[in-house]
Amino acid sequence: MNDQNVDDHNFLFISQMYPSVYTSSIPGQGEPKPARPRRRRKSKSVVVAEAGGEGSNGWFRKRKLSNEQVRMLEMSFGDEHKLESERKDRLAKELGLDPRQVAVWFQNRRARWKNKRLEDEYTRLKNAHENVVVEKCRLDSEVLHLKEQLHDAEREIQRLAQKVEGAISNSPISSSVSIEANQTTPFFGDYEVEVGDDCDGYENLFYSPKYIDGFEWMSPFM
DNA sequence: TTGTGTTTTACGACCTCC
DNA sequence: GGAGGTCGTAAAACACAA
Repeated sequence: MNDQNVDDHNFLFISQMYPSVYTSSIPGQGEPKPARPRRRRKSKSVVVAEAGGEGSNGWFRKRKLSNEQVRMLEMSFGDEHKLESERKDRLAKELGLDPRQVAVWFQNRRARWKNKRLEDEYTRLKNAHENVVVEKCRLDSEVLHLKEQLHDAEREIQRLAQKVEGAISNSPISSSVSIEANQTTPFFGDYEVEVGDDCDGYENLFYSPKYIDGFEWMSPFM
């Protein structure tokens, strides 16, 4: 029996044993062809059993590598992720494995390593994103606060402008003196100005008049 | 005990490189 | 064209809750 016949025989055997396994891989008529059609692999159980493999009544059970074998493979993987054939053969001989098993183990180990790396990278990016979101919230709230301050300052400027305008119209000659002499309330009136501990509240509250269009006339009072 | 989810071993298909 | 890589997945082995 040549290899192809062996494959066909195994395929037939598995199909009979596990009919449901193969139904999905055989495209029905008129069904869209899968993007990447796969030939069903033959079962290792059958292959090894037919080749006189281990297991009760000739049935092969997938063998897990021993802890020592895994430890040695891990050590080798730590040295170098790629596996050149000389090293593969040497490892296989040392561990009593098939070179193919060593190659497969390295393939799977590289896949796990890559997944782990992707996971770590994802976690790192996620954390960085969360930090940026928090910082954005903080800045948004700061902008809101500053806008409120600006709005208050503008209202105060407007109020003062009206007050000064009224004073000028009532007593244009003794304006500055009368304002100071007759003032029963502070210059800022009953307006509550929040002054911080560093006492720079007024600086924060007022713009310098020379920078305010149309308010040049306020200069004598400042 | 059993159902279910995860890990490990193994393989087929496809790709790249020499 | 062959060797060896990745990718996707099957299936055995294992862990564990219900």
